[in-house]
Amino acid sequence: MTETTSDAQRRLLDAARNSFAARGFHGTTTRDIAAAAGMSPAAVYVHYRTKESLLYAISLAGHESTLRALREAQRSADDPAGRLAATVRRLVLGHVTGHTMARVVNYELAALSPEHRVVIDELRYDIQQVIRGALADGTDSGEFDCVDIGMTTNAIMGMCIDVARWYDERDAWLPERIADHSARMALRMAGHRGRKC
Amino acid sequence: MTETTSDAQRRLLDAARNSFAARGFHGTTTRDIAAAAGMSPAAVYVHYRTKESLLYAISLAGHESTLRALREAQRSADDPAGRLAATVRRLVLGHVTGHTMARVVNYELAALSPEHRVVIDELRYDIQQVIRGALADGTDSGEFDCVDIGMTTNAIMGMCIDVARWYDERDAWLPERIADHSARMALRMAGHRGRKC
DNA sequence: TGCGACGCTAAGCAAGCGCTTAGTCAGCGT
DNA sequence: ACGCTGACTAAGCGCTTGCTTAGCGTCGCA
Repeated sequence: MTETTSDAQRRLLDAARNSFAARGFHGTTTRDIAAAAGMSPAAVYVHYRTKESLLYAISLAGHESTLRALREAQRSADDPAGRLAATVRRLVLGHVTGHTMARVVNYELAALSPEHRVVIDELRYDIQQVIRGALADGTDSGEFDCVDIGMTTNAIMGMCIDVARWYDERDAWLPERIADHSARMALRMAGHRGRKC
Repeated sequence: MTETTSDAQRRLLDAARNSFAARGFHGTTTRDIAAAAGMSPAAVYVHYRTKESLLYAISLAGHESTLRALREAQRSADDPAGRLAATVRRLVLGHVTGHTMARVVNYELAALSPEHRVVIDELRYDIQQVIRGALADGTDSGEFDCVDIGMTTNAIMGMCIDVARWYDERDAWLPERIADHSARMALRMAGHRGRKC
């Protein structure tokens, strides 16, 4: 069912992800990727048909892993505030610890083929729905004083996604602290009437 | 003092900005830029030494205009809450109405030469200081209940900058509404004790 | 009328690009 | 001993890249 990923494939995916994150899809050559994976340029094509299919494999894995993590976080609490906080925490933690992945996932969408783009866009929609759902539930129950659910969803997701852009490994800030702070910010944005923010 | 920008130069800057925003610096060819500006490929080099110098000209103008706008917004109110709101409003409004410029400004930094990057990084530091300043003042005066000034600065700026990524001209949302909503979110994030958020 | 400056183009150069081809070689079932 | 398979490489193909060169026409000014 799920296709296995060989050692060589994993090395190529890692190399491509790092290169794409640092220089962008168009700024990366297949020779760069091959060299970083310790292969000759031609070896790339034994495992992946094109450079774009490497990008797609990375983008797909990144989006699926994010969606899985957010749905798991969503189930970890039963009140909307707890769910929003847990979801934002997980999203930010993932974007910090996997910031190279997150950069490819969020900033290289335009380099995908139209057919691949469709698949990824559906996953992105599902991811957004997790945040929106928590926000809508809390607003319905009166737990949140939300100004506008659609716009607040974008504002919260923007704050989370942008972490991948500004985060620098050399920073003193621990990923957990950034994630916790982001969760508190999200609760404030949602207008949570409680003590924990 | 300030170098004048001829008609041809302006056409090149517009064409390059749109191309860089849509396909990225490395995904754009000098022939793309020339064609969009209605010139032959060689004409680009009459006005700009290299493709990178075009990027630098765009990036410099964008950052200087943002810094100018934020400092102006900062002077438009004298209480920290009013200043924070006005500054965020201006920043988001600029990122929405000029989202192609904003994409180049925020996502093509890695394509700048090291010397140009230094100049731009200083401007980015100054821009961040405007937000941080409003946040720090409001916290000192007790008007804000800010969890962590540094992290909240990043969270607010992240929300603002990311607008340029997700905003789509075909959206029904008016730029002013997005800007107003963002300003309210920023006040909430800052822990403003007042009615206007 | 002459002339240099300027904005521009047609043609093209060297380098680099994504990807292919032809072939090598170790491992393995028979 | 045999041929087959699959991972890999050296070489290179056709094309595109950023940028240059040589030259053309138009303008302001002497």
